[in-house]
Amino acid sequence: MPYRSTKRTEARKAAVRERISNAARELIAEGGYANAPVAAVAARAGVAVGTVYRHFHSKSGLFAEVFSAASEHEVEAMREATALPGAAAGERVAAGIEAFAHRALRGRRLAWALLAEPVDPAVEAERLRLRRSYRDVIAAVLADGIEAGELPAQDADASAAAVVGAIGEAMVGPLSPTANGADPEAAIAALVSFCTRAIGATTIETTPANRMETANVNA
Amino acid sequence: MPYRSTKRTEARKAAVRERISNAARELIAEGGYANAPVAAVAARAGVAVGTVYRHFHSKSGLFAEVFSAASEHEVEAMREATALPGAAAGERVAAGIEAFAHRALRGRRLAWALLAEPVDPAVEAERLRLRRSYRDVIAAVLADGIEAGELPAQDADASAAAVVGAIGEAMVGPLSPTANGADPEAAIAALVSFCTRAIGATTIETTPANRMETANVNA
DNA sequence: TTAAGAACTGAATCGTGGTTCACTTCTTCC
DNA sequence: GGAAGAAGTGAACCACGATTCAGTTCTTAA
Repeated sequence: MPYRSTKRTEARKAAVRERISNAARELIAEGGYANAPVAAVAARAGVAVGTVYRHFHSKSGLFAEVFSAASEHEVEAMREATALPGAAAGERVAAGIEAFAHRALRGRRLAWALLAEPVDPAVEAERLRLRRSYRDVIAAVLADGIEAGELPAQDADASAAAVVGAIGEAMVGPLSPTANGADPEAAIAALVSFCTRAIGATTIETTPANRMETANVNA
Repeated sequence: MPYRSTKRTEARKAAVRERISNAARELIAEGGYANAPVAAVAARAGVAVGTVYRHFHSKSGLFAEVFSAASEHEVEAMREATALPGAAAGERVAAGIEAFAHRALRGRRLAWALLAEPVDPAVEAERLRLRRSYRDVIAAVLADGIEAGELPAQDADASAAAVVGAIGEAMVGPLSPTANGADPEAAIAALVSFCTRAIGATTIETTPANRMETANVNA
């Protein structure tokens, strides 16, 4: 048995795999799924088409993985943004929305691909998990607020889903501000006050100061 | 010049055209755009593939027309639902949301196809118009309410967009109640109170009575 | 009845893009 | 150096679905 894979080759293999998934993510972020046929992904990664299939079972397998990784990253960003010890639920939700909104505006095409652009069933399943994750992060905060008496009684899951929808439409969808050339910051402010009222938090005006603060979470 | 189209043939032609677009709408409502290849549309309409192309310039032309007609119908339903002379803005928005929600739940697949499922650019343009129309209907009511002093000052367009997004996510998206087996009526109630708070209306509890009333608008 | 002009038909064509596979090029270890 | 096995290559293959078009059938008006 003259050949045995070694650390060096393992690393090289992993590197190629990552080049491929990075290429896929970049292409998707630039022009959506339609912009990322296997041939283009391979070209961007600097490998042959066949090589893609040596590292991934199929195109949808590759996409599902890319999607999943990107999703996790996004949700983690929101989770961190809402982790404000001692803050009121309203503030925490506002922080989460701002984090989401800033990220979505920065990577508008990717956000759309993640949240809405339809693909094949395998990826669709990942998308469901992403949206659920977003909802759960927000719902958890709402539950805290309700228990603490800061927020009125309400179906936390339903409210959280509506918040996710509102953000998505206002930031990523065709009605979003940058699509119309409007000022993104103003749109975010409007969205935050909308959602703040919606969850029944005593209206807190987000200051430019704390908005910048949460904006920095975008890593 | 032995042949000249007559009323009879014109009518027959129009009938065929309508059979085709109806077939397309039905197939889309059953299984989305992927369920409606030209061959299937032709089969359902009882004509040959070529005939479809005699009546429509292309597949996307056909789809755009079908989409546009369905959209108009939906928006009109919402417009009628919100036309409650003398009612407060909050009630009117609530009525609009209930109309939207009931229609979306009844024709979930079609609603998804209209609001979110991605297709080609020609259809995408129609979708933008649909969402804008929804937003504009709601924004108009909000503007009335703001002017009348019933609602706090806010960016009516931004709020309306967020409302559209919230409805979409809560009713059509993957987080929607029927997707999870929950009680649709409860979800609608949660959504209505969420949006009512969001626009800053003094909370009005929608009664089962007026909910039934607006439900009947679904024509 | 018949010529002229639709309308209709559906098999053939074509483009696109995912997937395969026979072959070449490395790596490793004796 | 050389054998065994991996990894890489890309042209060829294949499925799918939109579009075309030469031939057929139907309508009309003389």
